[in-house]
Amino acid sequence: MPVPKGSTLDPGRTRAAIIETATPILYERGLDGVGVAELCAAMGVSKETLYRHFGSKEGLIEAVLEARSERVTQWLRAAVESAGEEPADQLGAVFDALAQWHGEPGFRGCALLNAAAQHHGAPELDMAGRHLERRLGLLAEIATRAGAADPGALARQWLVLVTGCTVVADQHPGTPGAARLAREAALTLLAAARAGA
Amino acid sequence: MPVPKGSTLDPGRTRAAIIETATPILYERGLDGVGVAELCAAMGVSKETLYRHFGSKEGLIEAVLEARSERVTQWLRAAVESAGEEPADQLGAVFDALAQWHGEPGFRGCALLNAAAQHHGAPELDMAGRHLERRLGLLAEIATRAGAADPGALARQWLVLVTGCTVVADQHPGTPGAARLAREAALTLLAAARAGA
DNA sequence: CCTAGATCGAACCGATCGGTACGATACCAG
DNA sequence: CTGGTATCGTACCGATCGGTTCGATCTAGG
Repeated sequence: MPVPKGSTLDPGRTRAAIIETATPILYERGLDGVGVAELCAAMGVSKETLYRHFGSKEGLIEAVLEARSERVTQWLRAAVESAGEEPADQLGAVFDALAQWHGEPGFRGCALLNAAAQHHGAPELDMAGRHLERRLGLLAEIATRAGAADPGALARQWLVLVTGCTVVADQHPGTPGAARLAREAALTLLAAARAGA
Repeated sequence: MPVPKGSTLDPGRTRAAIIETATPILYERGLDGVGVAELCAAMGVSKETLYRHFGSKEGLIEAVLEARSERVTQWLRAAVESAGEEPADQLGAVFDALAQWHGEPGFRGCALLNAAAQHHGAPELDMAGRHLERRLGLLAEIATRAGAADPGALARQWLVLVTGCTVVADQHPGTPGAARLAREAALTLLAAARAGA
């Protein structure tokens, strides 16, 4: 059986399946750590199919990162929304979600930030920037709801904590509870901003 | 003149010169972004010489990263020591130094953390871990001198801020003053820790 | 039934990769 | 003067890279 997959049946279906399969491989091995041939073999797809869908390895990478950013952003937002109305609870929920993520077996840091560190060119850097911008938007909403005097500045401080604890959780074994520590720090900053306002 | 360089005169001299020249290239282009041949050409050294000194590209990378970690650690420590006795001033000096670094033209994030994001294997990951451990030691000294109830936890929160603001400064153009914001956050945490103690 | 398109596996491309080998040259220690 | 060593430039190695092409195979739509 030379062609076991459904062929013409999936216009965007194949594309989504490729992205889904390629995502963990590129994440675990690094963008330059795995070749196109191996990628194709792993997802049971020929090179020709891959190149018609994505044009190049870079195209695949961009699609993978875009999907990843979208997915994790929605996931974080869901965590916030299920934390009630109190801004402090919502903020805590962000770092609780991060802590859970950091504890997962295959955790290797943020895929977007790692990608930008690997290919420090325009596409990956822009994508990481947009990713952080989305994160900042979520945090700014919380800061605004909390009535901070300068919600933008507070949200950016939280962004630094979110980013930093993810990197530390990945690269510094000596700090096991990075997200938990960052959570306390974020709440302290929130309390200080409220007291100052 | 086929051999213009001093030959037997430099046992560790050549090694140091190679490291010094290779450092900015590997930093700017990424570990996988430049080949051994190009590296050798850039520093006017033959491949044979490079491989006798470092054994492999990985060996060169490790030597470069080790030297870099040592250098930046000493630089940060010097900044702290020239900031007087007051812990708050020393803490501020750390982030002032970071802000200056982030503003330099070729800034591309922390070389150690970038390397660990690229080659997520044992050597680079361990090196990044030791690098963060050195940073943590410096911060813990300050936290201890400040009389914090839990100096280790406070220092780790500062470590998250230091790491986070460096990544954000590199990858998020929407947060220009990341180090300055992190500095304010760190001082707020210090004040809160003192008030709580 | 038949055409158009999607897919497959595999062969193939030039380029580059990390790493080695070689002969020649220059220096230093004895 | 001589022998050991460090370096040079270059050629070379096998492997892998990203990317293209091709004929065979299958399926959906007309």
